[in-house]
Amino acid sequence: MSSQYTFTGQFTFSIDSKNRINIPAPLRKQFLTKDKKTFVVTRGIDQCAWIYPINEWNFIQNELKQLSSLSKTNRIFLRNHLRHANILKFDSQGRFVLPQSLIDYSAIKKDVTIIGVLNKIEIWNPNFLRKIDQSDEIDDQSYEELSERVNI
Amino acid sequence: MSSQYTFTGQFTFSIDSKNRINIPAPLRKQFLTKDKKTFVVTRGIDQCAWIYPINEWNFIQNELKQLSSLSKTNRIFLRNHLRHANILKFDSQGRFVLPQSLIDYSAIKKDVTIIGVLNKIEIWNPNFLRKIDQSDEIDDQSYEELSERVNI
DNA sequence: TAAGATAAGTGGTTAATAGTGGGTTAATTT
DNA sequence: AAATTAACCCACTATTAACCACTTATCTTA
Repeated sequence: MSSQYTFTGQFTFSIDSKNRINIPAPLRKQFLTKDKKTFVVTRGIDQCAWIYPINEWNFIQNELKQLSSLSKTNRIFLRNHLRHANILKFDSQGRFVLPQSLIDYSAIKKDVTIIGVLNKIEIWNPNFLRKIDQSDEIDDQSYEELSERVNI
Repeated sequence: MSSQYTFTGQFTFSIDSKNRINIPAPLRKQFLTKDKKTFVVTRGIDQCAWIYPINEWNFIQNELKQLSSLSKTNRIFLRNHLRHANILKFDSQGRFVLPQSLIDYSAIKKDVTIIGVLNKIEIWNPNFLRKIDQSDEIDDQSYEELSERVNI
């Protein structure tokens, strides 16, 4: 079954002196009914933090359980994916504190850019996202391959 | 299944001091019954904004959900496609506020040209559309290729 | 074709919500 | 027990969304 979440959009917020980040209202609304404000923050594969609603995370965990630890790739992947995962809740204002390890990993200073990517939310240092924006152009070959799988 | 929408025509309206744009009545009528005034504005591939009725967007979203974020190409593609997408509603007058990021992207000042393109609506800076009109002529070769796929 | 009625486009005001900052108390940790 | 962290509360400001009003255009019908 595919995800019930449809996070989209881009927002630039600030992180406060207590390392709290406010989740933009349009994204936050999808949590209130479905997940009782519980979610998981973890390392993104790129230099950012990923947020999954708890339902979504449970689904991902089931996927990960399929991976045998006999494979070295699997072991490394599982370790890095799981050991940085924090289960958190929003406070009454809709904020949460981003763990220091993820602040460091994402090189976040004062401002953060928050983007919705369907089943997850990404937290970026705005400068890094801008850089990726420019450098990580998708080449024609990749677009061709993509076009065989997605028809939009 | 092909789209149920048949947006056509061209209209020139103005954007007001609060960044609101009125959707021309002929186009708007197709929303009221089918989508409860909900739609998605996002970046067009050319220098304009695209509007999809929510039904259309949901179809696109389902395609995007098939892409795994373990692939780098997928991650970049998903991010850039989704972060500029805003889910919006018309106000009681049939207007919506165009997000600043899209105003910038489309270089919209005071007037906008709104055109219907079957399953989507495009919002243009009138000057840019005029320019494209002249420069982006389709050459004969491309017409030949098109003719093999579309019979009109 | 003229007049009235209806719909469409535009503008502004008010009320509600969202984002941000900080303080106080309770809970953990060392 | 002290120190740090987390939960909770309150408050200010800016932005956004809901509402109301007016003008222009279009349609209808006498």
